[in-house]
Amino acid sequence: MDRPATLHGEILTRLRDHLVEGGVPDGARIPEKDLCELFGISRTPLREALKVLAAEGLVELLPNRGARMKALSVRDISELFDLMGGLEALAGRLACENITDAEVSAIEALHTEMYGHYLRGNRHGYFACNQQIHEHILMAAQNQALAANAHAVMGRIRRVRFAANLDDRGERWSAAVREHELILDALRRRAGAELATILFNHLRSKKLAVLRNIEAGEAPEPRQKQVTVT
Amino acid sequence: MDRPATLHGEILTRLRDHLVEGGVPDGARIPEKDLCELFGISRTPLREALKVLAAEGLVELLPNRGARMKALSVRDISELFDLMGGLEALAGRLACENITDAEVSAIEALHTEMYGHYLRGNRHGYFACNQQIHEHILMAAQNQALAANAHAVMGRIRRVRFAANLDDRGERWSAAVREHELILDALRRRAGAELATILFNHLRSKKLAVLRNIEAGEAPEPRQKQVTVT
DNA sequence: TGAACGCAAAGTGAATGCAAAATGACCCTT
DNA sequence: AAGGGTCATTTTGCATTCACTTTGCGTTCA
Repeated sequence: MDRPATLHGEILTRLRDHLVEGGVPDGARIPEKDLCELFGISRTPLREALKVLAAEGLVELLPNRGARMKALSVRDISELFDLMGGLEALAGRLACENITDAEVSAIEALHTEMYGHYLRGNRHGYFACNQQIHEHILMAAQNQALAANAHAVMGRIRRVRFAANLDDRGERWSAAVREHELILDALRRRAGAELATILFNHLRSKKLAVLRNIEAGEAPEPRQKQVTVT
Repeated sequence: MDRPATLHGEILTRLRDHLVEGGVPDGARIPEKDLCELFGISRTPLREALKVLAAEGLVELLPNRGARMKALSVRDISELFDLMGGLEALAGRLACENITDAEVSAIEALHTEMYGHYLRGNRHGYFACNQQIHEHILMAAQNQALAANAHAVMGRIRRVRFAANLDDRGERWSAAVREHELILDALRRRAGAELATILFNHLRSKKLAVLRNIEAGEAPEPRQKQVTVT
């Protein structure tokens, strides 16, 4: 939330954003020297930030061979989506214990707005509303440890998810809208256990859609294009 | 799993163990100089390890004021137990999809052994079997990302859990045995959603027991005893 | 001609040095 | 005597430096 006044703390945030936003292609080497020049700092705070990002699973740190952008295998993606499903399931379960009627109404409003975007085919608006709904549920769970964990996992799959959603076709869209209606229904009834299962299956559906897109569209070898110049 | 041949990697593991095993009391300052002498290294790799441990939530890193052992508030403990419950629930859900009959049998055997320890009043053996059962379910889930996450959360609450279990009375013990029977039953039937709820509630029970012990036994101010000499 | 050896350059891992901030003690003022 | 302020010491943050590993290329020998 509040970034410390230390250099390595600021670098950690900036570097994480830089990597998540797609500044480096999958599996590419990340020379310390380049990043030092990019941020205008010495290697010490940069290396500290890299260690943390490696612990978060965003980069891979091979001994004496430096940092590489963690290339997610199909297996990794599958695991991360299931993990995210478990965390969202937990968020839903806890939300049912704590959420107020006003917060449920806020989510209902978001759902309505999202449905409008769906009808108008506004992909960006739909995606933003979708994310906000899940964020609201996460907040309603009133659990900082869970929120931090969920955000960390989300960061690891964001680039994959973003790429997959762009290729997504309509049939998955309509299914997602139906699933969201189930979510809202369970939330209104404060049916925690039920909502947990719905949310897990919701992420399971997303996972399957993403995996289909990957196996269909992307070649087995990691493609090298879209190398943004730093 | 495999520790790298690097110094900071080894220090990270050793320092984490040192902290988790209770080498430092809650809220105490952790001067870098002392740790350097303890491990016989310079400050650079030590600081890198500290950054990672701060990201894991084990220590607190205040700018220009060094590292402190993270003192868990009652709220923190509550949140972490719920988070652990969500992760175990996910593990159970996934385990039901993947587990073999042989693995179920192995867990049944552990449960039987644990029941024996319960009857004989062998606290240590009971605790070990209990942990092994949950570890088996976690393995059966076949999800490395989940396992790593669960172990990280477990590390954060281990000291609290250990201290609380020592003060635990019999009535909670017998309840735990009954809950384990429910877990096994759901696992045999591969009832994933049901098992998830059971496991979440199982951790919820543990949480409540721990919180009762804390509010009953421990004074509002953090007690300073049990300072192990390094 | 191809493969193996060796050397040089680059990059990483860890230690040291230096500046700034914080802690604590002592002194001064009231 | 109590409170506040100043200075010295300690500790942290970051840069720099040194040492070792890896790697790419050229040479040599089969």
